[in-house]
Amino acid sequence: MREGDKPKDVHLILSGWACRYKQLEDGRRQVVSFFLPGDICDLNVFILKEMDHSIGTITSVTIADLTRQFFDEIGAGYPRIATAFWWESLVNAAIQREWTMNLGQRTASERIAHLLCEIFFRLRLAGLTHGEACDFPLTQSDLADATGLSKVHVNRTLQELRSSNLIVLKGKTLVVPDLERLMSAGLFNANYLHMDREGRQLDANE
Amino acid sequence: MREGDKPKDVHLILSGWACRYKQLEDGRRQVVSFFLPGDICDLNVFILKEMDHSIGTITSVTIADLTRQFFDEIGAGYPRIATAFWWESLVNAAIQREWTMNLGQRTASERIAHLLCEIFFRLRLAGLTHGEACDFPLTQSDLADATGLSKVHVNRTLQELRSSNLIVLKGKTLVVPDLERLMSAGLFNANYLHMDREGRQLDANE
DNA sequence: CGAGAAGTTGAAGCGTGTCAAATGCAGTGG
DNA sequence: CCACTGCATTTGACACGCTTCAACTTCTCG
Repeated sequence: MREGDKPKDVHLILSGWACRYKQLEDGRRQVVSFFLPGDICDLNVFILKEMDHSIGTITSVTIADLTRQFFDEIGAGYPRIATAFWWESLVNAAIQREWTMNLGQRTASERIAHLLCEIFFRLRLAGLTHGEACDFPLTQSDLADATGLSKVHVNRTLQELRSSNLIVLKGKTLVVPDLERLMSAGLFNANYLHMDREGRQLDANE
Repeated sequence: MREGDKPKDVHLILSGWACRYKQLEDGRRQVVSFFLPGDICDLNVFILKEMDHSIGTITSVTIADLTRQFFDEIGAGYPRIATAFWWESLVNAAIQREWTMNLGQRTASERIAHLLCEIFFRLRLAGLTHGEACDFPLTQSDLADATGLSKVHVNRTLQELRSSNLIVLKGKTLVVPDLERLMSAGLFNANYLHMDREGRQLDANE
């Protein structure tokens, strides 16, 4: 999906990773968010006229298409689910603010540590971690585009994190031996993910 | 209003400027958005449990408090206004994405030029510009906190923009003699502000 | 087994940050 | 009306984090 498109449906990611990104004419590219399994791609589709960013995949992805009609039905008949959609869009905005903070104020190693924490927390919330480990399909280039660093520097920073035993990262798997330490290395505070919401897991029949 | 608060009302800014910001323990501070007259402060208040950021004023500000009850009535009786609130929160998210891009990919002068363009466009949309001029109460420190630059460097960058005749900025007034040129200096594309919305100005009785 | 993608390494340069001091400017009280 | 005060802006010199470029190595997968 590309900037300027006028898509018809909203996409729900069933499996795989994707990302939102924006590009300047000269090719500079910024990943502005990651979509993990269970995330919804673009709730804004029905209100904003056209996409102000592009969406791309990190891995292969399976999606469900949600139509406008589906949303109208939800809005009419299932207020708690409608609220959950509101919630998801507000949390996305909060994450985006935190990324702004990340790029504006944190050093390279803090930035990367922070991003890894965020991803780990989100995956854990979705039940997709296995103890201290999780899948991690991002390349160093992807990390570079997301953190606003060059890929060479991402490489060096990752080595730093590895040699401090903050992470074990190889072969598309991330292990976080001591989440507390990684969090403090990234000045990470999970507030902004708003995981405390009552009724976070909503059933349609609640 | 501070991070961690649980505010009761939503605030509408009638006059004056304010900002959202986040802070790290060691004092580093990032402004993540500006509120201009007509902007709504925190639509998320009713859904998210607590603030993940703080709100501060730039100038003195007059606000209107909007209660939860007010929003419930809007939601029930005025669907076009309800949609307008949706729209405003989605545009805010789009702006936040653009800021991510700004901090991640643009150079110092591009960043500042871009931010000035954004503010100028938003003020113009609100009818608050006078030809090529507008009020501009931000200090160089504010600009530094918003762009992730040091204030010394902001100062030097502003001088650069001034000496290229891209801006005239003094005494809390900004003049943009050639908006097109400033836009291209900031690689600014107004897409993300979604100003094209049909029915952008909504009347309650429509 | 080969080819392209991803990761790693080194050296050099530059954009920004930091520190510290000077200047300008607006509001306040005598 | 002027001296005083405190904040905002400006300037210079120097340091450093990160980028760039270019080559090399290691993985991955057909």
